[in-house]
Amino acid sequence: MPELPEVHTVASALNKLLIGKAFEKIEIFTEKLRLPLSPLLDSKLLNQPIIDVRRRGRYIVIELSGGIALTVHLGMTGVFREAKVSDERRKHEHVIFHLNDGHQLRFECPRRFSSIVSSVLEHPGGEPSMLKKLGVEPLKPDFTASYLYQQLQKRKCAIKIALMDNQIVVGIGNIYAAEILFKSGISPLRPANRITMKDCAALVKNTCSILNAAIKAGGTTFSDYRQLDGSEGKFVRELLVYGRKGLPCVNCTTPIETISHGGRTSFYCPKCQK
DNA sequence: AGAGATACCTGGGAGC
DNA sequence: TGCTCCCAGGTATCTC
Repeated sequence: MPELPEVHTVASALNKLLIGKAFEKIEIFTEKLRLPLSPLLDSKLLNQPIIDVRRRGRYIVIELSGGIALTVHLGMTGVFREAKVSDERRKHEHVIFHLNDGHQLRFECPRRFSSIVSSVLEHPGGEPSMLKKLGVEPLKPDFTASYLYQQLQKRKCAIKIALMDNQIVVGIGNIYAAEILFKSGISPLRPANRITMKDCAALVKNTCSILNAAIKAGGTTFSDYRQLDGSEGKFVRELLVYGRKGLPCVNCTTPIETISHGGRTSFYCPKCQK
């Protein structure tokens, strides 16, 4: 389940792997993931040097010279892997990018919640149009307590839903939302507009510390997520509340509970989080 | 307009 | 053992 730290890890690896190379051929084996893959067959994508790979929210932008970019969302189970020509194609491999150095980059995604689209950039370093309505980056200076407070004042939904809303702040999914709220002592169910400025300061601080720690650990592998070399993220060992239903709270030993809202499970300590 | 529900998809675990 | 059922997740899109 790639959230920001996982996408960050993958984007960094792709950056090292791809810059200066080009796609010689792109093969698709699946008509569509979340969106059709056929635009990848556009010959404009071929033989253009890759000049940048960057992350925006949970999206990875692969920019080619000539003003075209591929925008990738890993969904839940999207995995990139370096491969050799001789490697047998695996069941859920949907795309093979043939690089001009003779190697391959393959994209695999069992649940097909991912997407890869191509778009024309307005200028080099520009943002694909589908990313323009995204909110602020949680690890950048514009994610401040006052920004968050101002956004939350407008919302009546549960704070957890608001934290996961990528029009407010990008990259926080179910796992890290649970961890951030636990560390901040805030119930996932508290209405967003009843979060105080002091709470916002704690949320911003804990969001940064948790995401940075997770990036350092190479992300959280719960089931499918892998780094480019196939290794697992190690942050799962550091999770304090997610996935710990019935186990004692690390602060007060009260059993961790779950509730379901918005079709998603929230893990929380009923005593520490109000 | 804003908020909530639903579709998308498949592997894996639980329960019978 | 083998079957069925349900859950996990982010986002686009639909409905009220």
